[in-house]
Amino acid sequence: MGRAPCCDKANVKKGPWSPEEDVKLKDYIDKYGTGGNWIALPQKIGLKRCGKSCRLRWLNYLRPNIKHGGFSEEEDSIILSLYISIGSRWSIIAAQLPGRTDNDIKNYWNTKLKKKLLGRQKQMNRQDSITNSNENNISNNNNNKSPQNLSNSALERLQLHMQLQNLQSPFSSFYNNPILWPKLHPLLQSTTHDQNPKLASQETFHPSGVNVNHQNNHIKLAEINNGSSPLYSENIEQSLNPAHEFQPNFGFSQDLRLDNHHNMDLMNRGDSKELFQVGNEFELTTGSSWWSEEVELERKTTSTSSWGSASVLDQTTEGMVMLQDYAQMSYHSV
DNA sequence: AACACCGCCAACCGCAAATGA
DNA sequence: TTCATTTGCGGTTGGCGGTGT
Repeated sequence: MGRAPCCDKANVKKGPWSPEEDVKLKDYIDKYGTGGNWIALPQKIGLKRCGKSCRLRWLNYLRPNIKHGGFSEEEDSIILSLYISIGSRWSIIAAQLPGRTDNDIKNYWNTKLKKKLLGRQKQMNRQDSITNSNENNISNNNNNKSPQNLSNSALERLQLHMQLQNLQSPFSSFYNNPILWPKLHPLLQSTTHDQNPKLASQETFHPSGVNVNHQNNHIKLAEINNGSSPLYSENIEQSLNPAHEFQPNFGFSQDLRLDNHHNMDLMNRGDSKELFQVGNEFELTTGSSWWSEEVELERKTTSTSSWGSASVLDQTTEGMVMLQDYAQMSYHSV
């Protein structure tokens, strides 16, 4: 039978919004708010639009303080780290980037950021294959993975997850070294420390920009939320599991554990080298601050042929530790 | 100049979750 | 508890503009 349409499609206008429609919608919401019912809204205003369409237009375009385009390197870093951690949960990622919408970030990832990574990886793979053939071809099967495979959304994220998880080593410098963490939005960097020194000792900075209160296991996001939308705080708060003893994670450990177990059979082999390349390519491509240049220098001087899990500790660079810590942060759940 | 191709992005669609009666 | 309705989300599409041939 199919589901009932959300609106009368015959009498509803589709396609791009005209400036007049924008003005009508914006004026009305500015004056009266949404009234808690998007479906009824267009009728009230006299717009021949579906309620969903109005909502989307408002959230993605008309809402105050929306930023379009011009993603900074810091934002790139946050998007990448969160994508690795939680995958394509754009609304959650958007909650970490004030002024950005999930749609915007999704578009940006699909059209630009992913290509940055994959483009560099392509180059690196080509270089590697030349090197390998020159070295008499002990072929590294991992390099046979094509960027196309990586770009396959689900697989791509799985690969990143599993590759990260397979880097085995204890927590170390990344977590203890704030310099290595992604730079945050200035608002995100302000904490409750100033206001409550007692709490300060119980809180831990999240590299994702979220502060975790050990006592309450509760994220403090008041500073993030500029009041124009509840968008910025709700999702993160929901995502934390208060029952967990604090472990470094992005606040999404439960889901990730599910994801991880679910896909363990499929992706039980990781390739730290490839991931390391991806990470460094990101730095190379974007100049991102948290894939440090030292990492790249060291990578160049380190043999890439022995990145087995057993040797990771011996060959650990700051970057490897960083990546590994990201993996731990992503998966640790008690 | 004309056409084809490609990238970008706003908007749509369908589904699942949340909400409320 | 159940069911209908609304909201929120992520994947996908389609139009437009830029670029290449």
